[in-house]
Amino acid sequence: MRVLPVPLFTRTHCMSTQAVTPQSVDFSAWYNEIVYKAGLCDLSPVRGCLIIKPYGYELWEAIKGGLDRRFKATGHQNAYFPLFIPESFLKREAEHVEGFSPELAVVTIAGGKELEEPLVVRPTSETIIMESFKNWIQSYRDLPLLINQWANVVRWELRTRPFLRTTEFLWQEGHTAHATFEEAEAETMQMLNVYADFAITDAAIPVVKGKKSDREKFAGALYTYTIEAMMGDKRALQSGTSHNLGQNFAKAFDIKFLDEANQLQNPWTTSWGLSTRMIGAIVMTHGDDKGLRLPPTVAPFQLVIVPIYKNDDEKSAVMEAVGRISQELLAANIRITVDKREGVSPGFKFNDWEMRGVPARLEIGPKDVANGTAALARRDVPGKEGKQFVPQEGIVARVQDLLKSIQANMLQQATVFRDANIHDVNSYDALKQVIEAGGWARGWWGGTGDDEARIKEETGATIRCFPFEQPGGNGVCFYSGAQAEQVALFARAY
RNA sequence: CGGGGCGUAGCGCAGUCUGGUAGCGCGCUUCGUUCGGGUCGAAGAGGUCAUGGGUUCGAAUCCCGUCGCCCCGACCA
Repeated sequence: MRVLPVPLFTRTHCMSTQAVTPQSVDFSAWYNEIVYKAGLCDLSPVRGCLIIKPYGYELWEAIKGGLDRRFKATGHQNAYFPLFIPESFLKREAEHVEGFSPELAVVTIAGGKELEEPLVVRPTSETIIMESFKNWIQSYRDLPLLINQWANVVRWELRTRPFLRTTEFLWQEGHTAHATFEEAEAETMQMLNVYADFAITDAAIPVVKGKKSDREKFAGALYTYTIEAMMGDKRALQSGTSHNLGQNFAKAFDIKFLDEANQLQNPWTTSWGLSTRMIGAIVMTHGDDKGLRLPPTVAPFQLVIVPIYKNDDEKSAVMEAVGRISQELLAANIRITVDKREGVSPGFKFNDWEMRGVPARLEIGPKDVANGTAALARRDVPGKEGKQFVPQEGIVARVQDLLKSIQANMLQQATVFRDANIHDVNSYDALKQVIEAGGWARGWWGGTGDDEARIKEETGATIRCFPFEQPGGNGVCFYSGAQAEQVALFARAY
């Protein structure tokens, strides 16, 4: 039988695991320490940029995989467009250029010469993709056009944080064109649902789906839908957005098609994006004072095997069992690694892998070899409670069940936490109290954009979204007293 | 760009006030020991003290300038 190779973890994955600042003391410090200690990233020599280390990148690959599969299943194809965009393209859509110009990086010199037209390093690719769409679309038969690209983008942010906001980041951006408003709207909604399904099912993050206020929508969009997640400090994180761009870009780029009635029309376009910020969302939703906690579905390693022995005789017996069991697990497509480091005690390894957030751990020692057992521990249940001795017989099914149970439990824990921290408010004072305590405030909203700005000024909270899940009926705006048709979710956000 | 802090070994820091040619902890290397929740010991390797200038017999230390980074605010996936 072919022997399956055990995936290695390299020294680049490892760091000393000293105590981390507890979340309760300083959540921000906790986050900053944990992303480095867990081996996700390094600071880069370039201000505001991030080096994503192998462990962090494997997490990103898992995110990519989960999304890409869903994009393909909904009929999208991947393509790639240039990093550089002629400056004039950005300027064609008025709202768009206004939204992005403060944060553009622009190349003015190349090949030792001043360029005739400066090239913008893409902050997003609507404009250069629309230029292609113009050539690709002539007939209603060319529609819908469903494209996605995986790319890096650059936004010159003043204040950056690992994964949450960096000058360069990785993401996917979907761009589609449709014959009617209704089709574009259905697409916008479909992709938001794809994001939500990924977040909930794969990342175990119970996001709230909703619509952005005009103030918060994408520059150039008719409107923007969002998935909002609650982090461990109860702040909100916009984790993915889907935009209905109407005919704004189609008109700006003069994209036209002949419909079935031989009438010339502008198509309706959408765009939707999800970035490496999702890594930050996973860290801040699930992490605890011992380190990362990764949902099994996206974890680079779902289980780590720690062999335990104190002399060569024990070692050979233990390693024989480890080899046999790891082959069984690998054959079942469970992502594992074996921690064979010498000179490091098992206790150290336990803490080390807990810092990295590996969902499950299998300890195999001399007693297990004698008894045909192993110790199986789960990351989501701390201490002894999460550890049990199990028979080696039937280990694959047991691990599969355990991983399922961990995935479900993590979503459950995050959902309970979120629901306990969303509060209904019917006065501005009540909102202030809720926001001050760190929670999310939900209330009837009939205010203006200026009202929104004032609330942000006074409380730090913004409208995260108008949730799709509405109580129904009408109410009275908690702020302006006006008649309100929907409730809004307010929170401080990253 | 405003307010604060910091640049000394891979990381975290002391030394700076009171100038005398660099030290501690962790990590790293080797050996031994230990190994079921962060073992212990011994011996090593590793630094143009951010940078440019000045003062001085002598500068990590004093003076002047420059650069960079981090934290807090305004902008944002």
